[in-house]
Amino acid sequence: MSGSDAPDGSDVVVDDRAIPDATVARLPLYLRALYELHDQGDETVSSDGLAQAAGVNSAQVRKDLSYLGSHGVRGVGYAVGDLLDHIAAVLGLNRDWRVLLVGVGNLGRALASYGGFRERGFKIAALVDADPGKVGRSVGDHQVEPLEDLDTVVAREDVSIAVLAVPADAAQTVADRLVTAGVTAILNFAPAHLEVPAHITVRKVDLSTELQILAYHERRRHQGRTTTVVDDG
Amino acid sequence: MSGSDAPDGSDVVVDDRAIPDATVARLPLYLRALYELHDQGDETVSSDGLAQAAGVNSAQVRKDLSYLGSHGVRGVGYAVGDLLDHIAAVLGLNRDWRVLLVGVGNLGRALASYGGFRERGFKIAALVDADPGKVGRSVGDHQVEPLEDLDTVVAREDVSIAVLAVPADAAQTVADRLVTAGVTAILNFAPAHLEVPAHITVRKVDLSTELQILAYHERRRHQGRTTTVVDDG
DNA sequence: ATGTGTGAACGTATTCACAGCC
DNA sequence: GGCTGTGAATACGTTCACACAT
Repeated sequence: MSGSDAPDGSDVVVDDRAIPDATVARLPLYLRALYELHDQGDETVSSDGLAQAAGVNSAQVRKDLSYLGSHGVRGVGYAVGDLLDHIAAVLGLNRDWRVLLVGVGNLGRALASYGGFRERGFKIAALVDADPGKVGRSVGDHQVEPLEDLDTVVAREDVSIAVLAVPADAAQTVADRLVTAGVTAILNFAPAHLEVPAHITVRKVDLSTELQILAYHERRRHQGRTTTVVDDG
Repeated sequence: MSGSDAPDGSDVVVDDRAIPDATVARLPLYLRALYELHDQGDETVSSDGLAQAAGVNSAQVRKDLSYLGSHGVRGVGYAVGDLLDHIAAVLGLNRDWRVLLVGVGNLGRALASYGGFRERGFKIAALVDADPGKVGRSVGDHQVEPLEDLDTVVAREDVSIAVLAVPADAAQTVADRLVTAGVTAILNFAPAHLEVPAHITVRKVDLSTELQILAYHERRRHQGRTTTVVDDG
């Protein structure tokens, strides 16, 4: 078991539970920074060093790491290797994750061959597409299977995470099928809102949305007197 | 198009200034939902209808829209067409944006041919890559140009937005060059933190990070007694 | 001396709840 | 009656600042 700590002798098992979402979203950044520090031979790092590498505030780093029940050393910093292992464990990265990819259009194929996934322990287990013209094609080291076989594929490959790269108008339908097939986490690249049961985790990556946000800032920057009158007369 | 509005004949100049970031990030969602409603012939929508379509709370919708100084009609709702124009104007989407894409690897090529960009007014103006083997290739309707010509290309195409799809270890260097070339907004797909001057807007899309966040939730869901002890002694 | 861990202060975002208008 | 617009209440996230450990 873990820690002997517990000021008053209560049972503290790996402080699971209750890591704020905002912190969870930053853990991968810390992890990345720690791998870099590790590769360049650093054995310890201060909250400030880690903060700089990750592009955040040092108080943020300390607070975030405190949620992990992590033990830095006062006056010294954090042990890079230990912290790295710890964060990886919290994120569930001490195992491989097999991922189902649905939709092998341009984006889907790019994702299938994206090295960053495998590198971080995410392996594409199978590829599925609704288009009969695409079924049977080889992408990476897999053949595309028909969408109809979704349940079979999910069961066979025992995946719980799916990446959804289908057109917006198909997204909800496919998501429903994924859920009934037993998938519990979806990374959605389709520009559409997904309605899913409460116990399913969805993250969305919306490429156009991001550009639109940039456009907003550009518009404001350069608007000078490019009068942004909506139209009106 | 839309509105005679301005209840009292004042110049409605788009209430610029002071739209919270969180709201700006949701405007594209509303816009998308409004296009759908528009396409299916709806002329008005209530905050609740829009909320459902966008997957948020109706109070959120009203508060967000109130920042735009928008005029809904009590007891009725919002005029779909007008609201759509208004949000598009606020986001600066009443013009086309020419975008420079740096890095034509798998992801870069997928982005270059991603229809969702053009559809929303973002046109790839030029493609650039550091690899001489890729320079000269045709991707979409452009030829890849050498990274050395970055300044020339940025000036020639008059772009202010760049999409960065290069390997992590090249990201900072390329970002620096983009900034000196005059780019003021960067959409970063490289898994690396970018340090840029304060007046530059950066948004990042980190694919692996998203999967890692999903993994965290999966780990917690299924951990049962897969004891998540980090190691300890 | 140095740098963590954390309460307290602050700031931002979301949700409630209702007055006001159609 | 129905639905917006918004102050007030709440929840969440970030930063400060300092006691405490090494």
